[in-house]
Amino acid sequence: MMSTTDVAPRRLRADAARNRQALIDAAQRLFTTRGLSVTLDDIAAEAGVNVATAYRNFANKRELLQAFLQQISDDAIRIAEEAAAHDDPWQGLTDFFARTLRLMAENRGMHDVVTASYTADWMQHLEDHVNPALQTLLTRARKAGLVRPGLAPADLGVVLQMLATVTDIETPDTAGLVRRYLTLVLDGLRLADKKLPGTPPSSTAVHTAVAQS
Amino acid sequence: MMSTTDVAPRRLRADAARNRQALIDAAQRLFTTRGLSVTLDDIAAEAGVNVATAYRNFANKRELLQAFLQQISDDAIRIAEEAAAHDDPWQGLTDFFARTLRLMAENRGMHDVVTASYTADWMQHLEDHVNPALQTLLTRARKAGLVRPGLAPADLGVVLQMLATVTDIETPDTAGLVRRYLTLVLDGLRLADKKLPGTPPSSTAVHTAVAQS
Amino acid sequence: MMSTTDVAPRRLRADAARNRQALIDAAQRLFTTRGLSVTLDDIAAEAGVNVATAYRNFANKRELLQAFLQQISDDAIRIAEEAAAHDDPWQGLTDFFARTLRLMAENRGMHDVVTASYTADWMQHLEDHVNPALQTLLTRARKAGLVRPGLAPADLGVVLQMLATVTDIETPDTAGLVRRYLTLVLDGLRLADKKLPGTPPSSTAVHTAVAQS
Amino acid sequence: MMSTTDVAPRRLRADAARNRQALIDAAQRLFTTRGLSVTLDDIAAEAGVNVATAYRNFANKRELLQAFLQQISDDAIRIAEEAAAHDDPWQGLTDFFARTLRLMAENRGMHDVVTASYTADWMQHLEDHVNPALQTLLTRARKAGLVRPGLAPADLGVVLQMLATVTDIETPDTAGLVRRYLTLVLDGLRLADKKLPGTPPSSTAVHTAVAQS
DNA sequence: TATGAATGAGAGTTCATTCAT
DNA sequence: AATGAATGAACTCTCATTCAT
Repeated sequence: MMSTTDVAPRRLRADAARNRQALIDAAQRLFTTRGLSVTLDDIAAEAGVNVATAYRNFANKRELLQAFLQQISDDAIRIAEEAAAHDDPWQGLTDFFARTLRLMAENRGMHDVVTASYTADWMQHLEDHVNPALQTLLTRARKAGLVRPGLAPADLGVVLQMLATVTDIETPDTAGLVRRYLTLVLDGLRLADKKLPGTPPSSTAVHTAVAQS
Repeated sequence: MMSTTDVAPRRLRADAARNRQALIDAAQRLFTTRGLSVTLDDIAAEAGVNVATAYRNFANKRELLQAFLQQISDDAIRIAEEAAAHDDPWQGLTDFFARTLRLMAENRGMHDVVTASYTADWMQHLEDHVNPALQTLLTRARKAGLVRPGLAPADLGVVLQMLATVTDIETPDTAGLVRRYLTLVLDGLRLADKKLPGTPPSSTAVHTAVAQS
Repeated sequence: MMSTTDVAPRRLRADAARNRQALIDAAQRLFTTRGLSVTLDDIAAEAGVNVATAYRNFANKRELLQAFLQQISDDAIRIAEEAAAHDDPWQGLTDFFARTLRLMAENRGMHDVVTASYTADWMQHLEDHVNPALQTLLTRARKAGLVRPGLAPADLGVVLQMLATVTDIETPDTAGLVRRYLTLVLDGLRLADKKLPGTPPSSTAVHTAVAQS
Repeated sequence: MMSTTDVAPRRLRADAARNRQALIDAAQRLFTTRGLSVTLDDIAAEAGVNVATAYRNFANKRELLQAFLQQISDDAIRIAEEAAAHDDPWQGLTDFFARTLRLMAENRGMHDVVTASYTADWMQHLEDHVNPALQTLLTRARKAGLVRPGLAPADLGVVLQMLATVTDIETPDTAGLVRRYLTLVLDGLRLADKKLPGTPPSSTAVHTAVAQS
């Protein structure tokens, strides 16, 4: 499975891959703790390499951000698929919320990263992969009479976004706070005989409010 | 008792006030559509004046932002107080949410503006004025058996923040979308006999992730 | 002695003259305490008028500085002439130094004001008026065998400049310090039989080191 | 034990060092001919590099100024120490003055640079290193009956400062002019039996009159 | 005439990105 | 491939000077 072009530079590639990952990790740490305005110099320093090395791996700051978002996608998609496969659909639903929110809480401040204008594509990608799993989940829960009628995957996305704001609130017990409002919303979701007014959005993509750089 | 010399300077002030207001309006437009990173040059241009004129009116970018936030405060406080004075407390509550959310929707993308570290004071000021009204409202609603036990003003703040994210979603019918999720949450709030787990946060101040400048 | 054109606006002119003088006084205070970089806004404020009023009286900052220097000239010239008229030439000489240095000490920091490039003209003007008096003084002192041979007015200017630096030294007793070094230099000057090497400069104009604005 | 990998970076450093030195030299030229208000843009241009390169080497304008002052310190300290070690103390004294004044003359206009408020530290450093040498010198000269009683190192500093003003005077023969007034002052200093009135200053730090930026 | 307001032209500083080694 | 160094284009803020009232 290894072509000849892979053989010679293998060592170097390993180094390069290590650098690449170090940069993504550093970006994760800094983007999410200090926002989009961190300098590439700082990210490179945090990763222990030179800025120019960052540019060898990523065409620009934006690409680095996207590589970092890619990782989040992978995790989020896995969570949705495991939730859809859960025996108990209600348990699947609560698991989905709980695990996704934990993922978001670990990336404190990600909210404004996600809000960056050029993450629209990423959001689309994420929805494309997560929504099928959520649709499965909702269909099963609805059949079991566990949720309100008319709910779509996009509704879950909205709810998730709403709850994500809770992880940004300064408190000694983020988990407890998330549980409080997750309960509130889940209680609203499980009124099996009351349809919600209106329709879900076609996508949860948000207006772009944070500037590029 | 009003001489012409009193009138004359008022004309000048009118011009200056017009510029000042133009700057605040421009700031509102740009801060909320393009985020905190807009340059003062851009804001001044949008207002049709020179940057230095902006600096004549506001010591720095931050002061301009705060002047803009001040206007929002005034509106928000009035809404809370009128809601508290409503005959029907449940109607007062729904009015409060609906009107505040409309205010937020008009200031699209304000979420990340509010998240800026130096708006902490502003948040405090806002809570100090709004919370008493909300406390009145909640007490009355609770006495009428209309809401879950144990709710505090801060809970309403959190709920509001959660719903505010909905106004950021790209959709042809923001109002309809807001109604959809407001219904969901209100349905969760009115389960008069189910206490929510945990406690409300001491303040809805959020972690600062967006950069200063 | 008052023409008709003087009659009508007399009151206004009095006001204007007052403003003009207030500006010069303010300039004196601020130029000499805070250096050339004070803003015209600050000078106007110190004078209790608006900047635009300053511009009605002086074409630009530079002209204001020159008006202020003019006042100094007047004082300095008077001191030199009185010294030249003194009965005892040595006493005249020491008086000249002592009084001029006091004038300089009162204008603390004037050194860099004087150093401004565009004060060359002013220096020339000053020398033109002071040097004749100093020449008289030196001739008389030399005849009385009180000073070294070959001294010129320009030498006294240099000595004055040298001693002026002493007034810039931070000390609780500026006067005492000035006396110390004035003694040192006067002792050097009165060695009646030792000629100094070289010749005096043609003018004590200094190289321009401080920038315009 | 020096591999080629050791050599390579030294070449780079050589370039950087060249730029750094070019910046210091440019700063020397411009600070001393045009004063503290020269822009970093101008200094960078004079050095043939971009402003940002200046900022790579010096955190800000002030640091560049200080780097330039550092060089002067080094020279001045060496001069004082060599003077103190001179066999003939009087010769040592005159050498000290002559050489230091030449150093100052090479840095034409440095006077107002030294006057900047933030060079206080530098002055302190300089005095700390130079004064011991001067004390030695004075003690030896006094024992040999060559100078007035009661002289302290600070007196020599003051005298130096006084004479430094001479180097600012526009003349075809700066050296001759310096010699003229140095003679005058030295003649004053060597009156072995006349004590000077007053006491030397505790430090020759000057009042700050020149603006910061 | 005197004023409040406005402005253009910088100055200091930062940063994403590129170059040379 | 990785680095140290360099740069151009901004950005915030200031100030001498002019305009409109």
